[in-house]
Amino acid sequence: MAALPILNFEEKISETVEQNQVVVVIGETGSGKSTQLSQILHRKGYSKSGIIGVTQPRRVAAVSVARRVAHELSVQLGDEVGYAIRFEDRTSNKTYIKYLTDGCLLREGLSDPELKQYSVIILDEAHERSLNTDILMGLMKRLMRLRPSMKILITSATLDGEKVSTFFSNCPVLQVPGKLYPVEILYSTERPKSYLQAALKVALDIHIKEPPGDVLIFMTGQDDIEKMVTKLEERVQSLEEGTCMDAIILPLHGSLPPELQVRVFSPPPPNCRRFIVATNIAETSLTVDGVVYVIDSGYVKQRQYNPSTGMYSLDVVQISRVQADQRAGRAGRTSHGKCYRLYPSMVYREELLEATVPEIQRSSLAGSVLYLKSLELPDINILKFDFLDPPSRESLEDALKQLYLIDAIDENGLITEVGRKMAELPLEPSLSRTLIEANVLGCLSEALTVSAMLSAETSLLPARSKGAERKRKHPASHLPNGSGLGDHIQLLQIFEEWHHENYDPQWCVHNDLQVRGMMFTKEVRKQLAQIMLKVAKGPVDLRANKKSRESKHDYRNLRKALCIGYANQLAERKIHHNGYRTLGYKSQLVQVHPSSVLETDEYGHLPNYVVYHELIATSRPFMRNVCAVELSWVSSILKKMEKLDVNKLSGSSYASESDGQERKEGTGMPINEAAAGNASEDHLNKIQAARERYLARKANK
DNA sequence: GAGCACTGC
Repeated sequence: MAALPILNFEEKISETVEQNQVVVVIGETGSGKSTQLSQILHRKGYSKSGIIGVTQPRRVAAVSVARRVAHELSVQLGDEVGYAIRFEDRTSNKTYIKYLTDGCLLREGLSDPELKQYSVIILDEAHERSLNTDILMGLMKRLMRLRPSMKILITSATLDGEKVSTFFSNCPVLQVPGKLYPVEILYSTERPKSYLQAALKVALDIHIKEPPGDVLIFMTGQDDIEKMVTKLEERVQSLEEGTCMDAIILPLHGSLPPELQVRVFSPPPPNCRRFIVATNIAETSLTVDGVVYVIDSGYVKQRQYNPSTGMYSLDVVQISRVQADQRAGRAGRTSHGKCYRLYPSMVYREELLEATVPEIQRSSLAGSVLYLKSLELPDINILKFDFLDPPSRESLEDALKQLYLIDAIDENGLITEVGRKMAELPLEPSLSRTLIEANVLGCLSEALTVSAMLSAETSLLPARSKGAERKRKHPASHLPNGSGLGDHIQLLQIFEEWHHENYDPQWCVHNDLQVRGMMFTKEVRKQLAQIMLKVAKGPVDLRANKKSRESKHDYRNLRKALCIGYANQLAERKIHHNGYRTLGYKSQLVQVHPSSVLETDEYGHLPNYVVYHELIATSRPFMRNVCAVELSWVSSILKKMEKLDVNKLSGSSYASESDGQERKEGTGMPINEAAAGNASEDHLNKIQAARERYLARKANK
């Protein structure tokens, strides 16, 4: 095995860590930082006073890196070296190096906010800026003061170490070279009218003119990928026999069943070039070996949240320079590579954002704010929490409003008893609230099922392909229809049927449900039930088989519990038609998503009130996953909405959270409000501008 | 009457 570059820096790293509490380590792909940093610190004796914890944004990474390190140290995985991911804790009291997902570390923080069992925390892949990593970075900054002996390392693959260093009081930044081969970057001379056509042309050019090596093409989504695969197949076949080598064309995206995804890991037959047409799943999550050529469309599909409307949208936006470089790097893993960017260098230099807008500025923050509130950090005010890139004030206020309407915080912004229980549940706050109410109303079992089903929902239905869709149109689905009351009820009924079939995998296959997704649901439900047993004070009724009782009552209790949980996701039907307007937000006109099983009454009317799981703007604003509720349940929520006072929720919480103690400027967190507002508004404007440019170009073609 | 990138507790 060739020596990893990072080992040449062992002395330097040890020394720097010795002398500093926080160190940023910049290491490109192949530097060995993920596997070696923990071992270096172990050799230096840091594992004597506690565990060396290394976080990863993804489960597979946590598991595979832990396995590798256990192997290198010749120990049994789970003994001295272990990992922890959801549903799987492979550590023991012997463990001194522990790899875990950042979500897992946050969970551990609930019972131990100072993370006392750790002597070292390494936040790996921090440049990906996942929501959880960002929260952890804020918490680490606070721990610096509380745990002076703890060592904190932040690792990043890109060169924006200065920003992180500034955040952590100008801590040192170490650079470790990677093992990537040089990649030649080739730009288009102008913007393509259709990047699909442009990608096709470049792909064929490579196939005809360039030496062997696989081609990785970055597209935005499943539709484009399927079109590209079809066209590329046609064109390759029409090439004259013997003019060039064979070709295999493989799609690669998240909704592809796992067995088709793994095809990219089997090497191609001899004298055959592979074309992998992928979403940004191939940017970080999956690494395809053998890629020499990358074709970069310059676009990505990104989900963003608008805190003033409570609506998500899924937009095609320009990638950032960091992303463009990451994509290019995929060509240099095995040898010299080439990256063809389907846009001019001017676009790269002047139009692309430096870095991707971090997730924390694109998501609803109700869950994260509840988490921070539940830690009850006496010195922290949520609106002034020190984030590397603060979310907008509007976004934080939206989170506070949501939490207030579902009783997780009181009118002064203080966490309630209910809120504390909610924070224990690994669910969105709306569903946590539903579970707690359901336990009161005697329908916890049903609510557990609904929550678990919604947690897995995207992976339940098999990948749609146009042909299969048409075939499936008529053979009537035998799945239950939610009794016309909506999608939550349908999800419940589906699971209950599966339960009656003794969780038979064949039943899933027969009903076009993904076995893996349903198994996941079952596991989530089990986990949620265990947590409810722990947090609920009164009796907990978990029997999964009381189907008849709730259904005889039209699932009234369950729907009532959902109504309490989704207090901030309520819509009222317009009088003359079946459109709805949302309540509680800047009122939006929305429609029930056509995939919904919600039914009209004998007059053709949909229910007057519904709650929705999610607002998503695609071709139009839609409510996805809706459930019929009743006016009498809604009225108390409406009253609460009227009473809502954001200033009290956010402003005065400061005084009460600090227990009346005087807080001097400079002893707590730096106050960063102005920056917060401007930074994210600026980001949003840029996203918007990029989107408009894209749409304009699309309209032109 | 529509269609969804990717993670994670």
